[in-house]
Amino acid sequence: MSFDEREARVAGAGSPTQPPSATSLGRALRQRRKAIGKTMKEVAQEAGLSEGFISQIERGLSTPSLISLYNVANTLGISVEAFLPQGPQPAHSMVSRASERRGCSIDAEERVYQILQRGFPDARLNSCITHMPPGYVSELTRHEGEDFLYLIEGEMLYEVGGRDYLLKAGDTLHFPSSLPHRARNVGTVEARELWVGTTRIIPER
Amino acid sequence: MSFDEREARVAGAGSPTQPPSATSLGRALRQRRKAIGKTMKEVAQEAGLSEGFISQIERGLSTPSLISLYNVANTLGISVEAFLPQGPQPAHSMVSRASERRGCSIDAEERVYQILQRGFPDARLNSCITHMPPGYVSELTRHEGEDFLYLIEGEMLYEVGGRDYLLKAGDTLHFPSSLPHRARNVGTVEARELWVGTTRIIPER
DNA sequence: CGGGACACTTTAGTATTGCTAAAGTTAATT
DNA sequence: AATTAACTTTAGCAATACTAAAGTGTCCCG
Repeated sequence: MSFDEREARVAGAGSPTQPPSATSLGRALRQRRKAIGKTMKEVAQEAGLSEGFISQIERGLSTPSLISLYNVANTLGISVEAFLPQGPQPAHSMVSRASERRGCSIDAEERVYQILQRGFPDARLNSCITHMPPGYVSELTRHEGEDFLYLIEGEMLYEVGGRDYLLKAGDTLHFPSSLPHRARNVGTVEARELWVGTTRIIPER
Repeated sequence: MSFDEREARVAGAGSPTQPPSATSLGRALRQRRKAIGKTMKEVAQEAGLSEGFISQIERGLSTPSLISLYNVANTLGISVEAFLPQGPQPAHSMVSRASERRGCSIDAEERVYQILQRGFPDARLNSCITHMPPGYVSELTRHEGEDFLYLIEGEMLYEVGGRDYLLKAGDTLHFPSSLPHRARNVGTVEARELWVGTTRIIPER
């Protein structure tokens, strides 16, 4: 029984979200690898696998074992979770659905903002999810209000008021926007940051 | 080469976080299964595997394939990611490190708050990460200010101003705290929510 | 006490597949 | 034309994911 056949069987059994397929997994891996500009050989060596096998995986001809996937994911600076798809959902105001957000391309060269519409008129809080490619450096800014950051994924160096804060996924940072601040993606991964702030000024675009 | 032997090899090759081991994976799965009170037979049937195999997995004698793990994880209402351990990190003020937060036990019966200390005096933003077990229902409250929620993990039903909003991981919700609101973990997983708000009142405890 | 019923473990065995080594493509440089 | 680099393909084997079925221990019921 192939990976994909088995998938069909399982889907019929009523699994909550759509299971990963060999092809979708491979595509995601390749996309990711391209995004960070690595070669198969590099990935293969770092993950302790053969080049040919990486090729097979990416083309959906083979599926890596759990550890191998884990190692490959690490090499790509991404979590295994990233390859296991989420199902779609219905919409409603006030809510911003992860699955419905647009403006995000995984191998974007520049940062991508996903502004979360304010939940209601006269709101004082603003929020935005920003995707930043490895190497990305923002301008140094200062303004009124407060900034709260939650790093969803990646590794970022924030320079705030002359000090450096290295954040990893799940870390948060909170500071007065009046301090000059700048963000820098020092990881090898695209970073995703959730920003919540009191500043009305929503950046360009 | 066994799963664990391979692990040793890989760790030596400089992988960023410690890779999962067959035994730790099994332990996690069993813990989870016990936590939601399912039997091996049930899990096996729902995941389309044999009872004996589940036993083997949980005892670290065998490792499931990716799809199988995925299916088992779904059956247990948890994400695959939950079984892949994270590494520790250094600290600094203004920052709240995911790895250093305390007050969190994975099979807690009640919700657990991780209040993120305000980054600086006179801050207007407050934040908190809340862990809520499946079935958890909060009290209905209303107060001054604004609430912003980002659902890190799980599936929650928020009742705000008489309407229901079903959120999944990655979704956000933004509303005026003056509307009566209540949270309900309708998933089978422990849910983790990031809250950012202007309300000073940080809940009990 | 015998005998289910239940939750889990163990064993033995097979079909699958994860993975490698090596040769083959294709295309860009020089 | 020769070299290099990035990737694909093939052939093949050892490892293992998985099953069916029998085995253990424990609780419960008459």
